[in-house]
Amino acid sequence: MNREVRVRFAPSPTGALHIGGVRTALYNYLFAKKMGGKFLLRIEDTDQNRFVPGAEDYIKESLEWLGIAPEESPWNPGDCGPYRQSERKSMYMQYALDLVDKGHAYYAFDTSEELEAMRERLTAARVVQPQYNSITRTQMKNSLTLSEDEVKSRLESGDPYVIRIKIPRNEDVRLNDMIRGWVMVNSSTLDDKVLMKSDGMPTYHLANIVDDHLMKITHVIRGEEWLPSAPLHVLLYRYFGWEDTMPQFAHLPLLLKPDGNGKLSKRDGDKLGFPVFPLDWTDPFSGEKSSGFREQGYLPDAFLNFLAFLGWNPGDERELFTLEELVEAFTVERIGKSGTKFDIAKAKWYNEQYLKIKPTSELAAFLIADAKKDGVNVPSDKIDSIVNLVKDRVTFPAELWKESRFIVVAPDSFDEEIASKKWNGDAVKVLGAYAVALDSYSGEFDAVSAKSLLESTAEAEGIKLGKVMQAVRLAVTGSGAGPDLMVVFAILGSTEVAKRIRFALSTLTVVA
RNA sequence: GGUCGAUUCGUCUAGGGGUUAGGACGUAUCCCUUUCACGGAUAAAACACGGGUUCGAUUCCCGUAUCGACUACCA
Repeated sequence: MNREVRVRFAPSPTGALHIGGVRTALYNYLFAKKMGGKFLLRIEDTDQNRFVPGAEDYIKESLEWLGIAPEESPWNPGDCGPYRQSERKSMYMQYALDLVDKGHAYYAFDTSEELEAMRERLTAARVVQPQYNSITRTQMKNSLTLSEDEVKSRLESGDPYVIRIKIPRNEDVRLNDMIRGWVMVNSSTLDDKVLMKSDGMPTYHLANIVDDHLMKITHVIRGEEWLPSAPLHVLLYRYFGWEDTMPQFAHLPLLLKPDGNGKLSKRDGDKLGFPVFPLDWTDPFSGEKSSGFREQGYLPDAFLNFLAFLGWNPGDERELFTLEELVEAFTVERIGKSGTKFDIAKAKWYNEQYLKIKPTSELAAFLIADAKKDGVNVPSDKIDSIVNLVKDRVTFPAELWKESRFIVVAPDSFDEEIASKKWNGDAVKVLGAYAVALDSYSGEFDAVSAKSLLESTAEAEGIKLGKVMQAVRLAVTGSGAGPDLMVVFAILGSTEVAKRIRFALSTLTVVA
């Protein structure tokens, strides 16, 4: 049977999309493209209590920012809509009822108090795993224990009920995970999970299976947290009679905290000072703000590249991949099995790499925008040379302006520590002479000529240039470190350099 | 506790019965640079442990340990 590959990303709109979710989306996208199939998105909003306004838009915007937008989604529906489970509500009950008819599911009328009491009773009786299962269901209020008449009358009188799956007592359930191989679980460890909630909504498990089937999903690529319930899902496919089109499963390793142990959480990002979300997010209820990779200055292709390598590698030593190259190289087989600790240093490194290869014009846009925010206009004839001068020095685009501001805006103060150490008589002498030499200089003023003029000036004063070089830098830039000074001079032009030197000369005083 | 899963440098990982166990990030040192960064080079740094199987195990098997996920009318 040759079906078109269809994979889905199925997030819940319960807040900002976590970076682990983004990676899951990415792997789904890569797999779909690689296989010439389709990548779709389904919103799993069956829990009305956890719905967060704005979360869906956030998901959409995140994927679009990264260039991995789904081909079918709530906002761009295909033939398998709707793409929000809340809008598919009316579809689920018939499937649950089908299972009841087949004897694979049953009505349960237990109240939450009764369930709680049952668990307490079992715990008291030292039952290791208190759960609603083949043994305990015989003592609860459900259509297996109640008379047919009572069930009927309860149903008719509108008694709240759920529909639970009837897990067999002792049956081995096996599934062949694409990443982990055969996983076998005995049904005795599973419980009679709720399929339909009393509010008429399906639980994840039911909705997931029904929708994946209806949406013709061929491969389920999701986080490892779903592995324990995968056998339940296999059982559902079997009971529905859909085993022949059951998707293949691939359970992705989890993203872990960089320090210590555990799943990466929002808290970790705050604590360690890096984002765990793709975009900035403000919780609509608490007003709490979380920062995103995009706003921190991560480039989408760098972030994508970084993310792809969190748990996957191409098997050779290449590390820089465009989205297209990732698609080309991607295989599920090369996804790792073990949890991956999140390392922000690597993300920064990727960003630097991408910044280096970005066209000057794109980088210039960042520089111009940031300068503008600063109330400064960068002369257009100097932009390219400024960008080229500083782009190898920065991790984030915002640093472009920080690193080069001094070129456009003459310093009005000077690094005191450097001044106290380097501003001496020799420096003053050389600088004074250089300013004069600059006044009468008439050739092309580039880095080479700026340097040779400076060298000859120092020589004429009988002073070794190396001794005063940092003072020269200080005079013109206000600081003791920065990009190649002679290139800076060339960008500035001889007049401006002379002007700045004179300002420094009149401002700084020589300390013994 | 139970079920399932995982375990190679600090981190991401390659590898796989016989290797000087490879790369990258990070770290350190050196070179380049009359600064800082970039770049280049070098270095330190790993097969969780114990049993098997085998001529030989980091690699295969079994245990143990550790870590993780799950154990809701959440997904």
